[in-house]
Amino acid sequence: MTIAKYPSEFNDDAPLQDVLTWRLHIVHSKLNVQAARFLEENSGIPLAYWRIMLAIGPSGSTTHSGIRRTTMMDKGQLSRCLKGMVEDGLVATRGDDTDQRQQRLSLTAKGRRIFGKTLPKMRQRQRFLMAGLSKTETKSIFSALEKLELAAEARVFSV
Amino acid sequence: MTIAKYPSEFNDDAPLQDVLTWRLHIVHSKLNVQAARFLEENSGIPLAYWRIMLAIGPSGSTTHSGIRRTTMMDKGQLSRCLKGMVEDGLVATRGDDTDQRQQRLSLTAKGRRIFGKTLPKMRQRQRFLMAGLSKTETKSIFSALEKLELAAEARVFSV
DNA sequence: ACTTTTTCGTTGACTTGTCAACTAATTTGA
DNA sequence: TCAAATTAGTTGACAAGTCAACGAAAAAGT
Repeated sequence: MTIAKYPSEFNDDAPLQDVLTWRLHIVHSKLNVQAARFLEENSGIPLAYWRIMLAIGPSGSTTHSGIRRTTMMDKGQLSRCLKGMVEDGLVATRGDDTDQRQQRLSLTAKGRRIFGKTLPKMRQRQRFLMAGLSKTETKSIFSALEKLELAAEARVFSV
Repeated sequence: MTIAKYPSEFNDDAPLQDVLTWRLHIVHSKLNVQAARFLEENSGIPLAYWRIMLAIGPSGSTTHSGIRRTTMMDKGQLSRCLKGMVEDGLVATRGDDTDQRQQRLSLTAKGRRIFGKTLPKMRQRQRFLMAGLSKTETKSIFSALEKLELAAEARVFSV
């Protein structure tokens, strides 16, 4: 193996360790597993439910597509998730007065109870995750993510 | 809605925008879409193939579980992926001399050709993604990700 | 008014990811 | 030496994510 073919950024020992997108992939996946397990154990709900609950809010009333704007979930996935949440008695629907295509969605009493119980725990988790980070790191990671998100929408990679 | 119930970190306008794990989720998903599309268009291979190719390396020879250590992929998924890659003529297998359970895996000529063609492009993409980041941001995001990865393995969130 | 276009949400088909059971080979350790 | 435990990889079953087609309602254009 020549260095010309396969230089240091992708060396044999840790071919992927230094690639930012790869690191992101790994960390994201671990965080997801952690969140999903924690939610399942503590509140008995899947991660997707929690995201939707956050998007609706305890006293809010949104539409299907309102949730989609904030969560960026897939249409179909959201549709099926919400069906499940209605069946589980977490979300209530009522027709919109002015637009008969869409439904107003809100949390039921049960939904709010679970939300209220879960929110502080998830906040604690966020604090826990952030606790190890310095001020600079915190600031940097948010601004870096913002720039990466923008760059992720490019189709051509001209520097 | 009272502020006590639902404070600013999760406000109505952007309930999720400021939650680090959420930002990570979104950015990661966009980066993945970008990478997958780019690979498909340029090299005709799925993202999973590319990751495996990186893990094997152009002149390397690894085992199934060697790849698993570096990519952290699921056993089954990797098994099926490799089957596909062998069928597509990208990967060659030969039995290990000392351990008959495992196979030595390496890229075929075709696999190396695609790898060689793809690597510089993917490097260019990495440079493109990183180009917007300052020195500090780059340093910070890596160290922050490292800390997050560690924290993601905790089961209890005591700060 | 009425056709065309857009938006809303549902559904089906398909891909990818995840988990667990299983066979076979190897190592451990009585 | 031989049973038990570990490791390698395959496979099946299922959950989650993605994509595209569709019908119904509303908005826009004529």
